[in-house]
Amino acid sequence: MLPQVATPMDEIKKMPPDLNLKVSPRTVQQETVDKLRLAIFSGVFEPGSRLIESNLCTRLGISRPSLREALRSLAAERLIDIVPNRGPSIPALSWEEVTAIYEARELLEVEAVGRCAKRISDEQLDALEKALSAFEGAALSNDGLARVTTAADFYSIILANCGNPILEEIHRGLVARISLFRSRSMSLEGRAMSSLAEMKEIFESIAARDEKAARKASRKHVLKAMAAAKKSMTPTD
Amino acid sequence: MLPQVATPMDEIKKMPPDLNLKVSPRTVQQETVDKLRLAIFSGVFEPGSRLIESNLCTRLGISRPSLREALRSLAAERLIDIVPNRGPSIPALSWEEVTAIYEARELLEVEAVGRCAKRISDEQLDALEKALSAFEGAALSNDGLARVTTAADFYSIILANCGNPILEEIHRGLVARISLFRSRSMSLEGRAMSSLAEMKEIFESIAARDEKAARKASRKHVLKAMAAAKKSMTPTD
DNA sequence: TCAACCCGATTGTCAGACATTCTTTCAATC
DNA sequence: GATTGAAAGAATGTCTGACAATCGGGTTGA
Repeated sequence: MLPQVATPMDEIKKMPPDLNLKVSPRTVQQETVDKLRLAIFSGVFEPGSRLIESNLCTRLGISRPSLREALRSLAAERLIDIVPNRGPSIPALSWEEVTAIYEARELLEVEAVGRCAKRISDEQLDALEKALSAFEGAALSNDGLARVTTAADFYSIILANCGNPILEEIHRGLVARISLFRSRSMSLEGRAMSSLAEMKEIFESIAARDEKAARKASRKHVLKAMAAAKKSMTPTD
Repeated sequence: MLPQVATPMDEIKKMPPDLNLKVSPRTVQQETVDKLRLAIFSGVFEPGSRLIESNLCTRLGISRPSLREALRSLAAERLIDIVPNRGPSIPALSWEEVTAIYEARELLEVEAVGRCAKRISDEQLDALEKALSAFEGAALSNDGLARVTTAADFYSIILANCGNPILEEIHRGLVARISLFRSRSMSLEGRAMSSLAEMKEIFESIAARDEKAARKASRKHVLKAMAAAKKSMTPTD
């Protein structure tokens, strides 16, 4: 019997039956958007600085059309500004704008936490507790990046369980725009620990299914985060 | 004496001294985004239908790179879907998604109306009253498009006076995504008139600077709009 | 009937080019 | 000396053309 050549169908059949369908192919422009987004989060680019297309093309190893498509996406997300004939740049947010974003975040996050308290499953509650522990570990260490990412995981679980994907989507967009302020303020003396206390309060309220307390704790948390961001923004008073 | 050729500087100096600075040049991609956005609002494209790049290029008279940049912008705004290797298409929103958008809209709009009631100036209040009259005229006529646009003007004034440009920005994005449902439901028998009554209530509360009443009226309005949208979505019950 | 194959249509990506516009430099004028 | 104007260089806006990869549907074959 001749060795059978594997057909495409055979390949598929050999795969484990689940989780192999929705592997959406990743395009260059998607990768680029993700890379640039991450770079912006990490503070690679100075706020207010201009991004030169030709530079980015060579640094990323892609062509200008692909880069420009990625830049349009980021501009629509408000992660970069694009001025006609001047090109893309990193937004230098004023304190008024940051305040407005924090206020909108408060509105959404309080609502999400309240809803989450009413409807989260026990499994997800466990996951939330684990995320809280992870943040505790990061808060005790001095890893600024870990603090931000573990805190993001915590919120992410809450937002994913608020029952409204739109709230989640908008919240993610808002938080992304102030990521630099968040990471800066998270490095402030004592901010991580008080943040941890606030998040524990939120978690306890959710675990107790106490919607009202959860909302109150959430509001307090966002307001304190805003205050910390303001302090980190104007160190010279 | 030879006729003097006008230099660029002369041209600028001839202009009236104010309001001529921030004329941002409009690029092809911006125009394209606006045109496509308007086309989507107007229901030119069937929900779920695919957009063929080459078609759009010839119809709009632009090149493929410019079109693709515009499409990326619209995709980031969630006004179109782009699936890798399948290209862009008009989202066919499920009722769950529409509900989620209306709920988020409720959250933002109620907040904006409440803030607006506290801080709007008398001039802007006049403008709001005029916008209300314009909607009344549209409601009495049978012009569906006029109804939607005049109603949009009314909200726009409120959101512009809520003191938080981020709320305005997010609200605009949300309303854009359900524009089709809004125009459909606005054509429903009697919906325009009851919408008018609700908007009058909102206006009266704002004019009276009664924040609580304004929030209540706003919430009622959004909920009724959602109910009307649902009715227009499932005509066969 | 069903799977494999093939083909046209469409998208993803790139290279190169050119006009337009901005920025900077530098010289000239008042 | 300071301001204005022009000129050079850099960067963006836009187009054309091309080609590989992929998808969808129809045809063929067992």
